Amino acid sequence: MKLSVLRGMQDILPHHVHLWQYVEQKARTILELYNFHEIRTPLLEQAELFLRSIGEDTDIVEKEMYIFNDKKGRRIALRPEGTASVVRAYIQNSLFNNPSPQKLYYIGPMFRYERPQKGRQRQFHQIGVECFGISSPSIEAELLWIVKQFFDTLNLKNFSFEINSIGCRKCRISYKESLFKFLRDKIKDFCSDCQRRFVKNPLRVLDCKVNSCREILRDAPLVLDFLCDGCKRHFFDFQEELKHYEIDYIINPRIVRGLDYYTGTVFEVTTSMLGAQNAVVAGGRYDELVGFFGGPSTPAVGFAMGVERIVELAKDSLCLKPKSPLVYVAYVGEELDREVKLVINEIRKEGFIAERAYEKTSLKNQLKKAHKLGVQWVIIVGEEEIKTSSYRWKRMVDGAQGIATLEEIIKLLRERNENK
RNA sequence: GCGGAUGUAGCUCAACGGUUAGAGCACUGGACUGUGGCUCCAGGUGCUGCGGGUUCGAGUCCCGUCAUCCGCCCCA
Repeated sequence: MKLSVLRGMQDILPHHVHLWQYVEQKARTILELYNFHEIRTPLLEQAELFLRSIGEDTDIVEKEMYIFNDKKGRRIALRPEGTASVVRAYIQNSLFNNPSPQKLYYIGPMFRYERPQKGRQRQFHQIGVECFGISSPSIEAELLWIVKQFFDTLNLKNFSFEINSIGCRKCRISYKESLFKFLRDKIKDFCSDCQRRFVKNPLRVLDCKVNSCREILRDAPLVLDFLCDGCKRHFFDFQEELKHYEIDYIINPRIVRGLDYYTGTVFEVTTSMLGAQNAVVAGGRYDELVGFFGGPSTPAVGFAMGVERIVELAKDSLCLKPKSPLVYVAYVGEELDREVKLVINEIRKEGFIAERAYEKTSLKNQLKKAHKLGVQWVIIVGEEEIKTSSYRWKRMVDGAQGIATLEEIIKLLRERNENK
């Protein structure tokens, strides 16, 4: 039987993983600069957590969740997104007793049972942030600013910020009424998905991408026109903040998000460089979710970005190479293994990446190996040199070599490495 | 879940239904036993994704299946 990776999952191999580390490192650096703290929650949760937060009639819950029963018959789900888990952890651990606001971030795999495609895997990775306790729109603006900063450090281009407000519960009551009236006599002309959505969650009809449906929806009422004074004000202030940050944005009234917990501000960052899977970042405000799960009423906002998609974008503009060892320790002659260990330990103690020959082979082969590894320096341990307690060094770039004590060689490495 | 395309060496790709299936790169060893890149030689380079069927004969044609890619859908 041939074993292979599961559909929609992939190995991230060493020659590729350095890009991931780079992206993750940059994300951590910038998020921590803005006083976000990492939180790590389990990959498995009670299925109910997602059913109730994301919404039972969303696509994620209806057909994309990995759900199974464990040995005790509990309903378990692999997390399809991060927000629900973080909210659960926030409430369960009473993080609301810590100084407000709580600004959290996470990096990790998510699971959705979808048809795989480029930029869409069943196990995919998100870098996400969640802020609890800030109702001012300055936090939404700061989040988008962080995204922009992050993309700039990765040298990513060709993305656009799209924003919308879907209002609070209050606004949505009047909006839903109006939308319902609008759709009621036209719904027979919509696709079957829309007809189903119309019954269960009319807001979702707006998200349809079928051309004929979109055509009809062109005249549909916009949630933006039904915002209450508070939401209107909030959305206005949010845009003022974006202008202060000099972030170019467009208002896309069609963004309603695929998860039910959102209220007020929602946004997406899309790129034209990835084909159909064009969303790179998405998020919004969810002021009612903490209260909904029994925590104290707490304003909250967050976003998640798709790491696969960012890595895909970044790999063209970054062209990073994996690290090569700086030094290779070769040896000739018998019984010198102890000596090699001694030399290479000292070099590694200095923080230089070093590789060595593990098995006896010709010096020629060892140098070939060193060359392939891309090392800059080779140290040769041999009987001749040991007699004078010194070693031969060789600089690969120009072939220069000499004999020196280990202390002198390390000094040489230090100088050369600092010059770069 | 639906539609389309594609599966041959580690990678990029060839081979009319007809011998024992090929090239380049990469990989391993040797020529060179204390000196890399160049060259030459020798080699694993393989259940032609998997399973059936048609045929005297299938990498090639047909069916199924699995996987990848593209579109729909969904999203990150």
